[in-house]
Amino acid sequence: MNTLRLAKMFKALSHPNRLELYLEIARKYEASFQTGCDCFVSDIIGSLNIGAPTISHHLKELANAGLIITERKGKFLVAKIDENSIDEVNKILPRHTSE
Amino acid sequence: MNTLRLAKMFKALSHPNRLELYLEIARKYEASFQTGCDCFVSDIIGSLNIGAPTISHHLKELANAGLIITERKGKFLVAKIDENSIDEVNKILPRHTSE
DNA sequence: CTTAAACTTCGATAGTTGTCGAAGTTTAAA
DNA sequence: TTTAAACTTCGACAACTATCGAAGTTTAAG
Repeated sequence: MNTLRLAKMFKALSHPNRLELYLEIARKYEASFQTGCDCFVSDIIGSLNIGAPTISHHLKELANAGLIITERKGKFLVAKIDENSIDEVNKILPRHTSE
Repeated sequence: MNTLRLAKMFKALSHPNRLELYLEIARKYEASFQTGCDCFVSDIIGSLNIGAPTISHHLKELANAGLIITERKGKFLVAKIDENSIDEVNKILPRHTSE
């Protein structure tokens, strides 16, 4: 695992608004395994205090960092967590000594 | 756990050089449980391609984000991982669905 | 007391970025 | 085919930051 790539992932999560956006996508994504409902970006946009252009910008950064995958469904945009990214972060971060 | 605080931690790890510095501290810190040797900053400075003022700056950012703890030992500076930070990151990041 | 090693602080600079409003695009509904 | 919703792209700007050289500080050694 590349340090540059990991830094890129962290950078994508380093801004409060973008992290909030990511965590919201993560919550909705995990819930979708129970509910079967996709995570529509239009549902998130209201809960964050930033405009649509900025959301669009942040989504691109998250996708570019390999953290999420976006997909158009008709008029809407669906966001999912990229499962690979979870492994990658867990592999490189230090673990507790008392395990 | 606060989103702002987590974003701060990610921000501290979002720069390649600073991440490298952190991972080097993490490696030396974990090894110290076997070897008993502290992680001296002066040993790290050679392996990174940046000057002393920048290292000093980065160390302060890592400490300020709660990721490391620094302590002076005579002429030298010792860096340790702040164990609390590991829990905090693991608690909030999404986990694999196949677990 | 002098020298030097190991940082730290300061000031400056070049590069990056989060945000917005305005305008554009794509898709669905009326 | 008109309208509107859901984004996206563009251009701009203020704020932030990684880095450096130079100068300062603290501590140990000679």
